[in-house]
Amino acid sequence: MRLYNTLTRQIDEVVPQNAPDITVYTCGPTVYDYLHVGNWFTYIREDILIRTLKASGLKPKWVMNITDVGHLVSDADDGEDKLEKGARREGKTAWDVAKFYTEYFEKGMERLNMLKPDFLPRATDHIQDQIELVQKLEAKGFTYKTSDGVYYDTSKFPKYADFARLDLDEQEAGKRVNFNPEKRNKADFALWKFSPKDHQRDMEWDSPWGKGFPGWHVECSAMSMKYLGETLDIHAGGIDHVPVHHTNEIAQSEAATGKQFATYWMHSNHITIEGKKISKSFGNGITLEDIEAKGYSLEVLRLHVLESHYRSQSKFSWESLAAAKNRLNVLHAWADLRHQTSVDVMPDELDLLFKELRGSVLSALQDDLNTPVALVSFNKIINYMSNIQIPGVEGKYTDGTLAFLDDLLGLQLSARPDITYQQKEIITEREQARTAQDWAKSDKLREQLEKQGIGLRDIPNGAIWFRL
RNA sequence: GGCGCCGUGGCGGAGUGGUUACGCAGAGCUCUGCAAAAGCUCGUACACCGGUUCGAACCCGGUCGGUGCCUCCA
Repeated sequence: MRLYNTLTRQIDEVVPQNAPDITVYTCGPTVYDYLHVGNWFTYIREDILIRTLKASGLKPKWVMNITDVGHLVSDADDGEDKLEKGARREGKTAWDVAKFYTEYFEKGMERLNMLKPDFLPRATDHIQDQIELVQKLEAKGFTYKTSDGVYYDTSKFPKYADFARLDLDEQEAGKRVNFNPEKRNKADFALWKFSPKDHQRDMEWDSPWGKGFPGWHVECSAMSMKYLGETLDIHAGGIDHVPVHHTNEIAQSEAATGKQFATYWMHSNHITIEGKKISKSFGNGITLEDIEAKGYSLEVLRLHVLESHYRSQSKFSWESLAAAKNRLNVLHAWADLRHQTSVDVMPDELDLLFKELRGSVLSALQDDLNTPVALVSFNKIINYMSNIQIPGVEGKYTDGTLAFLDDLLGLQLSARPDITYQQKEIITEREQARTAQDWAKSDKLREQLEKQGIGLRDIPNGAIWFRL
């Protein structure tokens, strides 16, 4: 398995510390609002990562966090985080907001047929772990206190800019506003924030430094190390996390432990919609519900995600979703062939092609998760099977392959049901009518099936059905 | 202002020094009683200008265009 590693800026062979075990931490959602397609692109790609690791004989231990506190709305240090703000917007408490969108997220994962992480820890369930991490940093002299919180002093961590290759001096010269004057360095970030004096937060906890809540970055370090140890094998997330969030995670984790935080860093690029990034101000935060409302299944979305490489800035549009829908239909029709019972089979040749398909899909994925190339592998066998005007493959030749592909791509090709006995009877009856050249009856039966969503394609020795 | 990325046929999208993936859409043809989401064929793409090379979409330089980050962001 090879993976592009943001740390080394090259494609590296993945070598876990304790193979076949491999630890994976992926940054999860901040649960303050509905997730948009862009979020799901990243999560689906991470799902493919886990699936590929498994198919490669590894045993991933996967943690995805739920950020339900401490993600500040801005760096203006006004003491408000997204959860608290979401609560005000919806007239609920931050706890209610977190609960609602956490459930929304988990349901979405299921609906997209994503694998379940081994742990899905909430930041609010790990306040003590975060406090302890901050204490460790404090003891080592990496922190300082201001009027609104405890901060990490990035100047104490010389490698701070290395990961993202930041030019801190140049960045400082930028047109940045709202620089907290109490911060010693521009890049310093809050580890613990004090509750505001003028109003009570929904979420706050006591700490050695005073009542407040943890800074956003500290949760990922605390929870990943708690569940997976001080050095992770793979840490993944959105590409936007490189310069700030992951940079800070490395700074605080490595300062605390003195060990390398993660061996491999995988980052999913962002998508654009009509050439623009997804942003509240553009109003293009399309949700799963929007997609379904336009008549596309979430399986179509998954296929569409697979159609581009995770490191390229992919484009999302309704047009490409429509194309993905057609492509999925072709895959479905092919998968449905395993239920067809007719004629001449060519098992040896087919077995070989299925084997080839399994091999090329897996190796494409193992080559830095090249999903578009993996999908290309299907064409040869689909074309071949259409071409020889097949055949009763009847499960036995494809079952193993379809399940294998499903494990890798999550497309559920093996789960597609057969048509009913009655529908099969109609097909048989129509065949008899055709043999008798009773076209009127034959066409009537075909229409009957069409009304049930079943189309027919005649071949020399019978008919192949497909779902319309 | 600083740091990046990207420009591939109607749309999407791999690839990356020499054999011009692939999907969707479109056109023509074939098979068919009629059909078909079946088969075959077709459009001969890689922003532009230079350079390196026997050979460049692929390497180098420049130009133009787009876009991302530096503020929260998957």
